[in-house]
Amino acid sequence: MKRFTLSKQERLSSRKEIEILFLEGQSLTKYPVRLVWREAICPTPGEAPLRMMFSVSKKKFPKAVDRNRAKRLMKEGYRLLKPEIISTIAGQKYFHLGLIYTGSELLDFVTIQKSISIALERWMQKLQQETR
RNA sequence: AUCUGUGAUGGAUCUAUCGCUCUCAAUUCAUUGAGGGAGGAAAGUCCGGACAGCGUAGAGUACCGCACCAUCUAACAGAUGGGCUUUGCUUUCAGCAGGGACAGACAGUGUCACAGAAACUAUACCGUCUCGCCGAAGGGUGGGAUAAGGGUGAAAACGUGCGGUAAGAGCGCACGCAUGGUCAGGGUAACCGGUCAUGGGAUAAACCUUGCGGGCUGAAAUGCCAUGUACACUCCAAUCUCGUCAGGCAUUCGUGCAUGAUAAGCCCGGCUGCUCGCCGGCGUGUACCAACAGUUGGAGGGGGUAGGCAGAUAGAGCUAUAGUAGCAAUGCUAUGGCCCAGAUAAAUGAUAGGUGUUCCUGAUUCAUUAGGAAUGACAGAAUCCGGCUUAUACAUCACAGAUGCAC
RNA sequence: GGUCCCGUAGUACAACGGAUAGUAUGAAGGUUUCCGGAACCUUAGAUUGGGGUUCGAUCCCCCACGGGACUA
Repeated sequence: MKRFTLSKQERLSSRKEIEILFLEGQSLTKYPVRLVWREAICPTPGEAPLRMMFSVSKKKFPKAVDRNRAKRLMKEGYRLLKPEIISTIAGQKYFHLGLIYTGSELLDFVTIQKSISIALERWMQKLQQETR
């Protein structure tokens, strides 16, 4: 049975790991989101296969309420799509992911979810090309 | 009745599924069950505290803040009540509704553009009065007195009236205003009232003076923790090389053993920026002492990256009832009840459906029903409280204004 | 989280509490030229918003808004 969880173990929370992610990671953009990823070379035992972080620019959303709203919508969209991604990478590799909201105005949940799913699909295609 | 403005109050709710976070319980250690989970401003950071670190030997000065009085309060630049003053209205010896950074301008200094004679030691422009000279006269000219009138200005040397005078002038008197003194007066006090004296332009949100208050820094403060890696330092063992202060004791003359010092001055740091004064320094310095150092292994051990725990959520706590002090703000007492967010790249969300509310359309029995739409504003805890300020869809209430209708 | 500073024409800067807020550049129009440039002439254009002190505020004080710097 698929589980749509997104607990603390599946989020990226260490300042160091985040810095490395943005320093060394690759990225692609599908409006209004931008996806950053990096393969974790030496994962600690018991770590989740995908670890995620979410970010919204303070410049584009000066009010804290709007930033919270955008993050929550992205989290919800990712949470519902996650099990498919895990089944396709099949537990062989470990990845750190970052989702950044680059749009300048708040959209509704359905469009955000769609663009996240497109971004993730493109990412999977890229990975398959690299492995070949 | 509608609209607008101001103020106050509230700022929908229930169920299901999938999630997030905290607490408790259970255990197969990864899950299950139960319960809690944003605001009136959580915001701005404008004030005041609690709490913590540093300091604690203080004094003076500087700097900053406050400024009618009393009360409330943990405290405040907040609140309540009072005084004085000011604006508007009603139409008067007052009432109602607002506003007031509301100590001091005889302690001193500065500034007061333009206009005006003059902006504070009155250089008298037009005038008024008087004396001398000239002239027949109107008048002219020179000296003196005069701040009542004119004009200027934001402001003109206390105001108005009467007396007085050559003309005038607080020169005198009455009333009023301001300031200062005073009273066995009223009031806790500001202040009010009486009385005496003086008459002094404005400006302290110009410098300043007086009184009162303030040690500095803020939770990213501060205290603590265990593991791994590398390292300053200390001890022990092994190994290798180099070297052996002074006097004393012992001596197998190879050597072994114990002992030996830190003054003044200067510099730096701290106590509030400065001064005095004080404290500290494994700084310098002269002086003194004398044996180590490297490598390897073991033990101890300090600082510190990232991380974790405490600080940090039971309190100036919330709430109900009764009594009680006070005009009120606000306390006090008694008896119950409650535990009410604690995240840390930072939790409170998504979807679906109902109830309620508002709006639109239709129907009629005129306050009900059917269908559709919306459920919105300002806005997200970050150590915690008390205020202030600012933002706020919609609903309700109060007040004010405008328009329309009826009487 | 804390501390501090600034806001003037489109832009960069001035202005002791006192004329109609000034200078440069840019903008618009004109003169000159066959056309353009340069030059010359002319014009428009601003004190972040609100309140207070003052006879009078860009300047002094308070509140708000916007922008920036420092600290860790």
